[in-house]
Amino acid sequence: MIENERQTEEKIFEAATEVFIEKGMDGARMQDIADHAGINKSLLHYYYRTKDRLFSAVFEMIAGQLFKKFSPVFDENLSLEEKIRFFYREHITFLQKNPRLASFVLNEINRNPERIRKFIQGIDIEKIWATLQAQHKEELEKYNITHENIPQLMTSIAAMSVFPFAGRVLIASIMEKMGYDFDDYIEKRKEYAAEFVINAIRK
Amino acid sequence: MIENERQTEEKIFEAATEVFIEKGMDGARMQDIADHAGINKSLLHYYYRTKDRLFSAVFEMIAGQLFKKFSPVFDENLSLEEKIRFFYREHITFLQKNPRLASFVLNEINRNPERIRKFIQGIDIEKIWATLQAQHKEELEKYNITHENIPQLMTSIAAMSVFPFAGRVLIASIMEKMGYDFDDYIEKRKEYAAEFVINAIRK
DNA sequence: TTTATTTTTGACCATATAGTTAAATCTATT
DNA sequence: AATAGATTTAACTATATGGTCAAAAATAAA
Repeated sequence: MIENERQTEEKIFEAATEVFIEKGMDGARMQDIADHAGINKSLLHYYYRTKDRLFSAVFEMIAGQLFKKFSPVFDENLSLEEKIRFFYREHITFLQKNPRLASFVLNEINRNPERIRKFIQGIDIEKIWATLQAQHKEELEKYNITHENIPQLMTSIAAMSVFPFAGRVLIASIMEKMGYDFDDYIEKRKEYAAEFVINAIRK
Repeated sequence: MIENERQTEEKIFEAATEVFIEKGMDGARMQDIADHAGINKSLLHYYYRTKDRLFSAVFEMIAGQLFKKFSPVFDENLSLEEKIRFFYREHITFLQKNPRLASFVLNEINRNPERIRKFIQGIDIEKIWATLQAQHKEELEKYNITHENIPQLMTSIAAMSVFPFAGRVLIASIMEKMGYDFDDYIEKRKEYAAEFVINAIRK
């Protein structure tokens, strides 16, 4: 029975994840989630009480997953350039496997800013920056990465891998029309993005 | 009367634009739009028949506006580097004035891919590329911009200005916590992005 | 086997929402 | 002023949707 309960709850969670990512919180329907899970709609409420709680559970899992993908960058023992290459290889491969995640997260962050503010409050960002500084003191100087321009650099790095997925439908449409293959473009991007950024900060 | 009609229709359109950008198609309510316009809900249907048509009108206006902002880049008589600087100055200033546009458009493209596919079909992209090639033959060679890597470069350029707005709430949250000012970051980005890209492609 | 507990279901409710309709009001034309 | 046509409104409809509830079914405990 406890076996069964876990199964049902998991089935619901997986179905909800799928539907929420596809349609977003506003566009998703509880009935649709129930159908995907192959169960009665009442069961959703039995296990998760409300749509909002179900959504929160899904969103938190995804946000955590994304965050986990970022973190190894900060503790791997690599040079800055190697870290950048490592990051794009890992990150783009992950998004490749979950191509809808980026726009889903960006959109839901926008729909409910409070949630993400709280999430951010729970992270010790200063510590991350301190770690980076300690690990890469000379390199930061070499590349002229300062406390002042670090947001510019960080957002540029993220932009290079997130944007192709956030704008995926648009980009893929344009590419299709011009005879490019989106998957091929993404595959090549793992390296291109790294070299692009490294070149940009090298002087 | 025709004066009045235009006024009402415009009031509706403006209210709809505001609400749709804020809430998205799924999240927007006809009643909410009517309230914003200060009119009866029936009038929305009188002028635009359905929510879908009203949304389409708004979306097409916005897409057109965005596209118009991009196009001057292609006919200004400037060097490639100057064009990049020009583009970011114009584009980021525009997004600065309409900070929600980016995520709105990205999200709606994702919700209804068909619409954007049709829109793309109507654009002669090959011609744009041909124009670029003709105008910047030597520069393209100098920077090693080829037919093969042009999607990588174009998406990188777009990413640098669009991503900060697409991820605005997240980025602003992080920055707030670290003592940075988002508006200041955006202001500086106009130059930073340009130099970043120019550096990246210079070898 | 009987009883208690948990899980699952179908029927139901309240409400929100896009859209309709017919009447009222306003405007222009004669 | 009278008529015709356009605009605006209030009341209404149909339906979708999140959520509830009590009973049935399944499972565990006695």
